[in-house]
Amino acid sequence: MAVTLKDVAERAGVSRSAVSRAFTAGASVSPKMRRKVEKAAQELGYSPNALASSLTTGRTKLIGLVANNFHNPIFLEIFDLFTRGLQERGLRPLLVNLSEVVDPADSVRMLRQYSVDAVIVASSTLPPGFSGAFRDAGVPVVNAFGRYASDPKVHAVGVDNVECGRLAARTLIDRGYARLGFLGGPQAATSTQDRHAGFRAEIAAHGGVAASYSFADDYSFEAGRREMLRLLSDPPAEAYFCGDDVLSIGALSALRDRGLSVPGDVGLLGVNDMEMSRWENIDLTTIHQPIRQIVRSSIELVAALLNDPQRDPEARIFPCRVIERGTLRPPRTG
Amino acid sequence: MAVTLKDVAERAGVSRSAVSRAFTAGASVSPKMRRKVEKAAQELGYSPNALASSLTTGRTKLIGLVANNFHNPIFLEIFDLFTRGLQERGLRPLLVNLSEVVDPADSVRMLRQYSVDAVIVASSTLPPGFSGAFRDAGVPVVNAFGRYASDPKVHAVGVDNVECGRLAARTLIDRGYARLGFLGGPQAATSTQDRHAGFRAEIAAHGGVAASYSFADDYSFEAGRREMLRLLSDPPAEAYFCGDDVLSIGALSALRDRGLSVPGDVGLLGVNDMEMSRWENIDLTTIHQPIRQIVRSSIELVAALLNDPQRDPEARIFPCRVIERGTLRPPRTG
DNA sequence: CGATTTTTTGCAACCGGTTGCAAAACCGGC
DNA sequence: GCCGGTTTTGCAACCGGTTGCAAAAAATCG
Repeated sequence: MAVTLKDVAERAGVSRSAVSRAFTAGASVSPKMRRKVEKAAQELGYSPNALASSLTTGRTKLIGLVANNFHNPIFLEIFDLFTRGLQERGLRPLLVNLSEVVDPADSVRMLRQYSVDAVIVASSTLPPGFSGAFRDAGVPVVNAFGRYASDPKVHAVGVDNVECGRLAARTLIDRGYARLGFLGGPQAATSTQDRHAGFRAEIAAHGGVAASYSFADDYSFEAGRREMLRLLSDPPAEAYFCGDDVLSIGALSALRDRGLSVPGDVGLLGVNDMEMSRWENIDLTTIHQPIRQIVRSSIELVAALLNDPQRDPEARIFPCRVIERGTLRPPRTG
Repeated sequence: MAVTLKDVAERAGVSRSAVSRAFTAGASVSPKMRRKVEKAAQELGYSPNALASSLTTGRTKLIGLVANNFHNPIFLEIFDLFTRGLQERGLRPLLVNLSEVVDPADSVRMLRQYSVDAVIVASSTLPPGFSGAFRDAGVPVVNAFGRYASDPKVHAVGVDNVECGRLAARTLIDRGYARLGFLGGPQAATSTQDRHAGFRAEIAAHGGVAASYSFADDYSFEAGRREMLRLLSDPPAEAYFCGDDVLSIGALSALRDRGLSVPGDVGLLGVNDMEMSRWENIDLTTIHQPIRQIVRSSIELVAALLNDPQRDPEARIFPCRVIERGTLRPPRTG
């Protein structure tokens, strides 16, 4: 069925190596030969078998894309950016969903069996050791959106979540809130832990500001709503920093249900700046992560690793910034 | 670096074929030999190269997953279901994002180069010829969420969108609305076209009901909002059937901004039953597509095609149903 | 025009596995 | 212990490409 190199060679009356070279950029082939081969290939509808060639070249151009968060809409955008970016460079994303898998060894084995050239772990919740497992197996790996300095042996691209937590606290304090709430995502997530640490540290650095801490079960509307309703059984804080925009929106719905006005009675600050936060009926003040840059940079780094797998691990950290919208009172001027 | 069959064979003091067979289920190997090989493999950390074996077996277990909608959150759920379902069967999704690519030939060539065993085209908007291109290239293909009878030569799994349009019209009529609006998705999408046709047909079958038709530029909050605002410059219809939940939510925001109550002044009916529609501040009445079943069935069909690529094309159609929530007045009893 | 250098081509081995076939090992029975 | 039948094993060819090397062809030059 499938047309092979040999078929083309026979048809063109040349050797198999000639055909191979005609399809390899920069190989030593005369223009005449190339034309002859291309003609035969055209006629037979030949296209080279990338997998067979990978056997000798040791390159598959397959990139493992490992993720575990298929519920947060922000990841759809992330997938979009990753798949397009990889495609543009002729790389193919092999998607691994580890929503329920726990053992990194399984994914490592699987991706090694398929000889991926590199792996991108795109997750803000996976434990740090996960990316390390790939590195230990000799697979180049870039950890995107993860904890950046947890393991200096793994390339990391993302934001500094400790700094993000600080920024959140500073933002609330700047606006004159004195009793703050931290409504984090799942406690097991590294992003939650880091933001928590940063938030705490910043509060400690300021006098006269108090904070209470709680955590939602996962990054979802229901979890945010549930947690906020629970919090409302006591007098609420003046403003909450939520682990994520989806949580914020859940919290917002709870507050409105209870007849509290936002930002009049309670302020809300999210993270991610997802599309939805811009919607008129939500209009969420939130911390933007430069997703496009993070993805672009991750891809560039992966591409660089293909040429130089031994490259020293680096952390590429991008700054977060606050997007002003309507769920916090304005900053104090001056 | 990488441990190969040969290394294991030498270590275990057996032939390469013996090692190969030890790793092949159902091959002719004595238990003693298998133990010996497994021990050596274990010690060396060997795992077989799936790509090399695909050369002789002709099977890669790679499945092309082709999609073009990376903006509709419903697709994140679809990706989640597909990737997990495929993984459970030992199949690997090779993701292709054709958000901007137009020519099917490109994707066909690319996926053939990687010798995918089959392709799943998951899209409700791609032109019917797209899946056909894979079939013509001899690649087994399942068209999920697409138009089902457009090309009887391609396997299709999804809903009957014409019937879905009818159901929408019937639902609105049953609730006593007489001046209906159809606020469709992009006109180029097959799903829009089919629902439009069904909606029209059902209206025609009922006396005393009028309808107006318009289309949003894409499936997005902004497009829905914009289109609804435009519609509101004239007196609106009594109830709108929107192409999608996201469009509905955009429309809802426009209606509320204009001080119109839903469902008091205007009714809204969406499609997809996405998670967001359940949120308390949205509470959208919508038409549910059985996504889980569609994905499960698509995967089963793909698996069946692997064993029998010549299998006759079939269409697997699942029924839609209305999810009662708060954006339509209740059905007339009796 | 012939000698020398450079480019192009084909041969053959190899990448990491699988598999048909025949030889070797094992089995039970006499 | 030998025989016939069944398993198990190894050999060698093959899957569809790539590539080092040497021979052939083309280009350069005096």
